[in-house]
Amino acid sequence: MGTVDTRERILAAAERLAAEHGFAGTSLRSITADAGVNLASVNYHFGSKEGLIQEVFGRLIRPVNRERLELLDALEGEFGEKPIPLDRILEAFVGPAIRMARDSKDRILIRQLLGMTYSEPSEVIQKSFTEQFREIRERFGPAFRRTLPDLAKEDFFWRLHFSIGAMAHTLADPQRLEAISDGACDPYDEEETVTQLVQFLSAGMGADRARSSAGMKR
Amino acid sequence: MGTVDTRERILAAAERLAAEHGFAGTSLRSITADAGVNLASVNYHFGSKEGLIQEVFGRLIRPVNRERLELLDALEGEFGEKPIPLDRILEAFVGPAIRMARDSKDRILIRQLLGMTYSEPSEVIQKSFTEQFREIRERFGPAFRRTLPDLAKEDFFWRLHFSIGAMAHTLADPQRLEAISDGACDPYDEEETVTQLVQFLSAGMGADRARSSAGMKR
DNA sequence: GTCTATAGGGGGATAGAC
DNA sequence: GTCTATCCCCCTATAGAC
Repeated sequence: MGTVDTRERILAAAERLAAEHGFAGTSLRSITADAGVNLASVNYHFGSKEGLIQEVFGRLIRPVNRERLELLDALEGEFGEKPIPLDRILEAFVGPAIRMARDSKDRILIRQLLGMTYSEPSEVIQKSFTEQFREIRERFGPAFRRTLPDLAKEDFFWRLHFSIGAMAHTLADPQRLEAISDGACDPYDEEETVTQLVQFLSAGMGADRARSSAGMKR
Repeated sequence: MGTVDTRERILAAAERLAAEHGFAGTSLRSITADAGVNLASVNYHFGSKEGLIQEVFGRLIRPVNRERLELLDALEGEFGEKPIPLDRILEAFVGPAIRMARDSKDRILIRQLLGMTYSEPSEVIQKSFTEQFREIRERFGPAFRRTLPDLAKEDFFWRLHFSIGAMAHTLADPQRLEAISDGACDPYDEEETVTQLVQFLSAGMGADRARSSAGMKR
């Protein structure tokens, strides 16, 4: 058993177990037992438990963000100076995250793990996320602003935040959709998920500010 | 120091610490030290760590859900047989959660804690949540359906799920909004949060299904 | 690179005195 | 109801043989 193999086995086991129990609830012992490797190998390969966590999340997020940027590149090539339609930008943003684990046998757990990104309490890990998303922010921000030029800056950020929440919750907690819909919705159908999400977020991001003032109190 | 006082002190300390580090990352020892009470008192009052967790979450959720139902009662009184405007129902649903901790000195942490509800991995705890939300589901579901009679059942549940995600993320991770907006948005302003959320969710819940088909591929 | 063994520190829970 | 003391388990990290 070579070193690369051991590394991979640790990462795969950590993904699965952390998706189920969270990272604080997952011990290195349970990870190495599940992976069939030695306890000490984690510290050899990743330095510490936190180093392992960072690599687990990084390995999930990097390809997703790479695909987001590729899709945005393609859209910018297609539309040139013209604004990109809202639903197309949103598709490029949420699609890669939802489709991410499509071909993995652990795809459900891995989606949950990606969703947990957004509620991980460790500060070190949170800082590394912020860094990983810097380029996404710098590229998608202006694209959105070109498509929604009349939207106030604050309104835009509120809506982006809500969009991230809807996406993250869909990744992290598919069971809840199954439960509230009594099985009528299939949260593990990636294409249906993307279609529904893009539809919902397009309407929310593009909402007319005046429209809802009728029902506001205070 | 009477027993009620000890119970309260434990619950208050548990709220604060769990909001920061998650429950798996918070030991009973740290809770009792912070509360200035004896370690054994947790088992006396709550039976186990899990019993304590259930009570912490229950104490947060119960008044929020009670207020939701009261607001819905008032709306049903106001509108009778007529459908309630979408933004008014949404206000009754998200408002109590966002305003919940308005008057507490730990309001920021407590909001985060309520948001964590949605990513708590323990099955026992998740089951107790499902139970706590049964009545909410049974009352708000039909109200929504009267307001949105033409929306397919599946579409409705997808959108409700996205709405819950947007709300939960806003509760759980206010810092992220501050960060992505470079401080332009104030996630601790409860009224602004409710206004923005209701605006966004109204548009999303009420989206015209045909509208976004223009940009769909595959 | 991989292992065993262990250091060294919490962890949750409980028995039993007060 | 509250405390001390303690049981017994699991934790991460590392030293050092191979």
